[in-house]
Amino acid sequence: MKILKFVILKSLSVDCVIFGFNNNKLEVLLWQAEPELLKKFLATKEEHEQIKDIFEKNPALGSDNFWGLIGTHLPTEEDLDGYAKNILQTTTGINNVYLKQVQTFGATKRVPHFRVLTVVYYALINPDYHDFKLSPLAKAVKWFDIENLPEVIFDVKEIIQKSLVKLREEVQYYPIGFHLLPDKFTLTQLQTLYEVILDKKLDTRNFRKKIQNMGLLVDTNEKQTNVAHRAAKLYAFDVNIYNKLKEEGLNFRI
Amino acid sequence: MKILKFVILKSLSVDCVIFGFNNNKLEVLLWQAEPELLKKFLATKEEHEQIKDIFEKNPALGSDNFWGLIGTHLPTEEDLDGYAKNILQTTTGINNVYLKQVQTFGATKRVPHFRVLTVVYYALINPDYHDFKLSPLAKAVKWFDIENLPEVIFDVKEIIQKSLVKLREEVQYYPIGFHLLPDKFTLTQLQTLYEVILDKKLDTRNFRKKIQNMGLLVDTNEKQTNVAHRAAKLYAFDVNIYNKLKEEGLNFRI
DNA sequence: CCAAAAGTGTTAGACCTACACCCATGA
DNA sequence: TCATGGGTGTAGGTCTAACACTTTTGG
Repeated sequence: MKILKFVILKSLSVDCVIFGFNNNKLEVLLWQAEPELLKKFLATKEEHEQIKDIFEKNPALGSDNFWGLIGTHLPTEEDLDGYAKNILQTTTGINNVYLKQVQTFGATKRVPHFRVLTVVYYALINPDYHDFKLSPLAKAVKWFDIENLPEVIFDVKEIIQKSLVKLREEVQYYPIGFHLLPDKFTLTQLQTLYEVILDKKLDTRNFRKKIQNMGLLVDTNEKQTNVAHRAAKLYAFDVNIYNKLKEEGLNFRI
Repeated sequence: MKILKFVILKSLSVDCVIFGFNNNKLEVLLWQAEPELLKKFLATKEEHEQIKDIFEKNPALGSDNFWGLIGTHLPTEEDLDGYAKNILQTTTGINNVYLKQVQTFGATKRVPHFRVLTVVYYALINPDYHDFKLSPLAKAVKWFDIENLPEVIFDVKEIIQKSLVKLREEVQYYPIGFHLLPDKFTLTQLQTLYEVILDKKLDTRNFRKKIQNMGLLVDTNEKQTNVAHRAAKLYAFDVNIYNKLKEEGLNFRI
C-alpha cells in the first residue's frame, strides 16, 4: 500500500463509523492512529511542532488506552464521498462497502487546540469477509462491542451514538441490514441482527412472516451443517428483487 | 446591523435552504449575494483578484437572473450549528427558527475554480411573521415556488432537491410542519401543507381523524372571519403536549 | 434419548382506505 | 339563494401483536 502525499484541508476531516456484526453483537471498528502519519499530512516544520504540542497536551492521543474513529483529513482534490470510500480501502483493505453520510460535527471545541470539523460516514461490513491487515497508518485496529466501548478521544462517543441512531432509523426503511451478514444466513441470524440494532426483542413468528412476505429472501436450498440442533435453512438476499421492489415502492418497516 | 469581520475557513461554507409556506405553495428563499461581501471575508489582495476572476469566469454569479442559497463561509471561531442560526439572523432578521442539518456536499467540482464544501441546513419558517429587510450582504432576496425555481448557481438545484427529500421524510415522523404555519391555523391549511410537501392528495376525512387522534392540536375556540363560506375552526399546536407525547413514543406518521 | 435451536397458525384488535352528503358563511 | 369550502361516519380489508408446541439435529 502506498501512502499518498496530499494537500489537505486542515480544518476538515472525514471519519468512518464502521459497524460489523460479530458473535451476535453489533461492533464498531476503532483504531489508534500512528502519530507519524499526521506528520505526513503536514508540510511545514511549524506544523510538525504543533502536532508534537498537541500530542503532549492530549496524552490520550498517544496512549494505548484511547481509541479513535478511522479517518483522515480531506485532501483538496478528493470528492467527499469518494474519499470516505478511499479511507476504508487504504486503512482496512475493504472495498465495495455500504457507506452513508451521517452528518458533520462542527463544535468549535470538539478537538482541543485546533479547529477541525469532521464529516462522518457510517459503513456496514461483514467482518468475515475481510482481514484487517494493520495499515502503516495505524498502531492498532480493533472491534469493540457497541455496548462496551473503550475510552475514546474527542467527541467520538457522541459521533458513534449519532451514527447508531441513524443506522437504527435507516435499517427500518431500507434492507441495509444484509450488508452486515454473510451471503448466506439463517432467519435467526437476521432476527438477532435486528434485535441488536434496534435494541429490542422481536417475536420470532411475526418476524418470519413479515420478512418472508417481503419477497426479498431467496431460499438457497442449503442448510447449516455441524450444529448440535436442527439445522436452519440458509437464505440469501437478492439485490435484483430488491431493486425491482424498490421501483414499486417498498415498505420494509420491521 | 453590523457586519463582522471573521477569519473564515475558505474551503467550507454553510448554506440554508429556507422553506416557507405561502399561498398554499411550498417556497424557498433565495438571494443574490453582493460580490463586495465576498471581499469582506477575504483579506489579501491576491484573494480579491481571485474573486474578481471567479466573477468574470462565472457570469451567472453576477447576473440578476441567477439565484443562490443564503449562506456564507464558516468563521473559524463559530460553532457549526450556531453559525447556521446566525446566518438566518443576519441575513433575514429571523430568530428562533427550526433548523436541521441536511448533509455536506463535497464534490470537488461543485464550485468552479475553488474547492468549497458546503454544510447545508434546512429551515422552516412562517413568512407571515417576518419581514425580510434587505441585508447589506444581499442584492436581492426572494421567495420561489419549489415547483418553479429560477436559474440557480452551482449545485443549488441538487441541494434544494435533497433538502426537500429530507423534509419529506422528517415531516412524516415529527410534527415539524407546524413551524410553517401561523400560530392559529385551520385543518384545511394543515392538510394542504402536507399535500404540498408530500406531493400527493390526502383524504380529508381520514386526515382529520388521524391528526385529531394524535392529541397534538388544541382547539382555540376561534373561527375564521370574513370568509365567503362556512368559517373554519382555528387550532393551535401545543409544544407541551408534544413533549409529553414524545416521551411516551409518538407515532406521527401521516 | 437428551439438549438445543428451528420452525410453524390462529385469533382479536388496531389501523387504513374508500367513499358522499349536509352545513355555515358572505356576497 | 347561490357559491364556496368546512365538516362528518361507516364498513371492509389489511396489518399487528400475542401466544405454545412439534421438529430436527448432533452428541
